[in-house]
Amino acid sequence: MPKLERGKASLPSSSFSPVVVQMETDSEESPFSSSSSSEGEEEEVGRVSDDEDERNDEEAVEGEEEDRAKKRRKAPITISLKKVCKVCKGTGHEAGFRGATYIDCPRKPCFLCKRPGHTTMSCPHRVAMEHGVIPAPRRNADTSLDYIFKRQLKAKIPMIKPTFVIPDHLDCGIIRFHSRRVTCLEFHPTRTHVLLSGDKKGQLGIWDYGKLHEKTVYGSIHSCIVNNMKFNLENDGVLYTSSSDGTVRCTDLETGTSFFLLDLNPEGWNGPATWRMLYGMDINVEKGLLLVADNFGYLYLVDGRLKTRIAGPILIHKKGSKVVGLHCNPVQPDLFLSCGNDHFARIWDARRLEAESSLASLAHGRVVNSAYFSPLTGNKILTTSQDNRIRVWDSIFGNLESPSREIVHSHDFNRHLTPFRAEWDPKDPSESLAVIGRYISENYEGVALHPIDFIDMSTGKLVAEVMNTDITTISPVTKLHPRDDVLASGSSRSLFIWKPKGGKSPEQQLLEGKSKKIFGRVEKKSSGKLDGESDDDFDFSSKEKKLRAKNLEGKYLSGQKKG
DNA sequence: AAGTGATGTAACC
DNA sequence: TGGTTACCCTCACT
Repeated sequence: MPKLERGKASLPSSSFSPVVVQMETDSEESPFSSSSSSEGEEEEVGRVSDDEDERNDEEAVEGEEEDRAKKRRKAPITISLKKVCKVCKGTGHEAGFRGATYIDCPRKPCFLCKRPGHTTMSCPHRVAMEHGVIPAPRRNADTSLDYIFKRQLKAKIPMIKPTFVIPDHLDCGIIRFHSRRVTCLEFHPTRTHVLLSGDKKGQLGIWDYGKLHEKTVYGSIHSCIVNNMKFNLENDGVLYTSSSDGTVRCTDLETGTSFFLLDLNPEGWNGPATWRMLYGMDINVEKGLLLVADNFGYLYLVDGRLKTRIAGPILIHKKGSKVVGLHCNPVQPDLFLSCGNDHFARIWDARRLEAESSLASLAHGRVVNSAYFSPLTGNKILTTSQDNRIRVWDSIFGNLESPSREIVHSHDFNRHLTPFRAEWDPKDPSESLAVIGRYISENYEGVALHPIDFIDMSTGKLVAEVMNTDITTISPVTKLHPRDDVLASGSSRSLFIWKPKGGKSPEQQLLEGKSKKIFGRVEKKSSGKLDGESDDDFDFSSKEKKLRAKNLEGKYLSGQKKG
């Protein structure tokens, strides 16, 4: 991808005085500074040390925060030796990890539910085995259309909800398979053990996890982020991919050769104002039509057989805003969902497409990462938004003004991670189970882990949190197998396959993708003495090393018998 | 083993 | 309105 032009960071020269280093003597120490700390003094650069300021800190309310921020900009820069909260710059507390537990800044709204007055630790929506659910203010009023729809489908929907089978056991994986972070995953529609993966660099991975060692990376499919993958319906040896390089490519999986179906940047790089990126993509099954949408709010239709663009650009979201997702209804493919950075998800009819012609607009608190129709009936909608809420609309024929349920769930980090997307379990006949990775970590026996959550969207309950002490990174990309009880997850540059406990897989094996290192840091053996062993929460590194050493024993060479 | 940088969005002015 | 800047749990590199 061409490098984005970045303005040089220029300091307003007149408003900054020379740096002053101010040492603080013991006698001058503020009574509000952290006195409980057993560790020595730490330096903090850039903090204005001003006695008046310090004293106010303890009672500071959020309004004053802004004033102080303004003051700070104009006041001389000094270096203070006091401990300072990295979030609010106040003293008397510190946000950050204490061992494997993250302590929030108490002056900021809750990091999970975004409401003020408490922190993540005491949030009523804190992820436990039961999720917080915000009920809809009113039930969806049934329309007559809804009634008919329900009657037609009711016979197909089992009355008794099945017990969910959760693939919660790490089966195998490839460490550092990709050279950049994984951005999307897709199971091959007919070759059961084949997993396709796209990455930030534009590469395409193919892995047969049944044969474990059979894996390929095609390096030159796209020039940057692969955002979406879809199989050609007539020939599943062919894959369509959409990318931030502004192209849709059609790739032969056997040979790795590919060609453009659509190129929105034929002129090349002329700056970010004109460079088009393709995020959302789906296929209209009935018509063999490819739907893609760009970062300026426009939709394009491409005929997969004729290999030509047949429509677009059509403005479907706020002009200039990114469309991040598209999904065709599984029952009525002419209906499709779009979602984007303008905080909306929209329902459209492909037969009557023009700007402003959406059938419904679903409002969200922030950017909508994804919007999906339910996999069997296509009657429900599941969305993931950056406001840390997963929403469900129980019927597209009902009242769409507000969701049927909102579930508070931590997934709002987006600067350096692939956006999280809650996805339906395609095998769940009751259309209620969904998977999504979790951003916020949980202290799991002294190690900070980021589980993959299975949520029953009909009740809002957390059905399972899937994790493994070998995987300490976040798993923003998850995919459930269309037929098997298998979960694939993409975490950083690695891929993992999960199966239910007691599944057929005899061993857990983690292959190396490229580097000879396996979990790099683990190679460094914890050297001898572990100090502070009894101090559970405060000795992250040694505890982690111990755990990992235990976990890694013999695993990579010989495989590990499952317990 | 602290520092660094690649990055997207929203809140500023 | 556009351009600049701040940003809370990253991750993998030095």
